[in-house]
Amino acid sequence: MKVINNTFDTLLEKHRLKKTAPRYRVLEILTTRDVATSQPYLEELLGAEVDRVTLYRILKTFEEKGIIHKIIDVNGTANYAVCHSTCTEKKHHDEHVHFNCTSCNGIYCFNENHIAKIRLPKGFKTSSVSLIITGICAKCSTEAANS
Amino acid sequence: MKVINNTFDTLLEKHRLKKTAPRYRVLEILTTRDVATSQPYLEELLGAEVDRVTLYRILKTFEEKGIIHKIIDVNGTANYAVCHSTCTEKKHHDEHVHFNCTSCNGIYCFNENHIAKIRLPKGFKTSSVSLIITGICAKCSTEAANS
DNA sequence: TTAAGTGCAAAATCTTTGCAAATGT
DNA sequence: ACATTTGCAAAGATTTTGCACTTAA
Repeated sequence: MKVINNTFDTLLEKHRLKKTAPRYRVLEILTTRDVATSQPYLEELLGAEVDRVTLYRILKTFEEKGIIHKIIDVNGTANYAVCHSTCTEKKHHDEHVHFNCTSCNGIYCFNENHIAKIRLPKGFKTSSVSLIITGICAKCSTEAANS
Repeated sequence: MKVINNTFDTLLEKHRLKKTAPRYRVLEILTTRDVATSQPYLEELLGAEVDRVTLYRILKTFEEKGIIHKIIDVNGTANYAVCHSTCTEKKHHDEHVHFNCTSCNGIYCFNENHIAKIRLPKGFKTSSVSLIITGICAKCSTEAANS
């Protein structure tokens, strides 16, 4: 496979990862969708194209490299979304609000909402914060209203 | 088994649940510990006393009845804590801040911290909010300092 | 007595590991 | 050519289901 100078190539090169078909497919899906994608749904979309084990490994590598980040939803299922540019291998900047729609199961990343600082008891040290709102998204609300 | 008029009996009776040894054991553990307890750790504590399948079923029933609530931690593991009195079968009032210590894996419920209202885009409807802070708890920080 | 709850066995999933073959550089 | 990455098979872990036995009410 040889695709010259597209975004995925740049991304993979930056992290010294080989440009393989399975990795392109995963990036394609994750960048196309505007919401985070659950691992089960990724499997479904990839079908026989990519082995399930390979998907596990790709997601793991991508997360370690800071290319994508993982959001565990209220059911304990892993969801993945591409990180914005400030993520590195050392630290993920995913401390924005996530919205988990219980109707379509989509996870929205609300980058504009920052999480208010929480005062903790003495001795507690924060390393990261995760805020997930569960509810019905705008798309599903209007669909329900028009039916 | 016959224990008269203790807290557990009242609780189980209230929800029309039979008073069985396994249920007592689970309640005992969850009420004794001041942090939420992960399902794997519950299994460990119960050992051969309670079958693993029975534990699954007890936790499910208790959650449905509003006796305990489930907190999914950053690893996707289920943790359980007894609800405070305002929880019902219909609605869990667990919208306080949870703190997940990465050293001891304990989950603390900070009931005093309420979560600031988040402004969502038009059309998004909130049903519940979950805020989990990951870090090192006070106990583990001091232990680390003294070693 | 009898409906609810438990324990065991077994199925169904989900996740990880090992290794040989394939592929990108 | 060589280190990575993939796919398959198989092991391990987690979660669910079915059913006969037990127990609380």
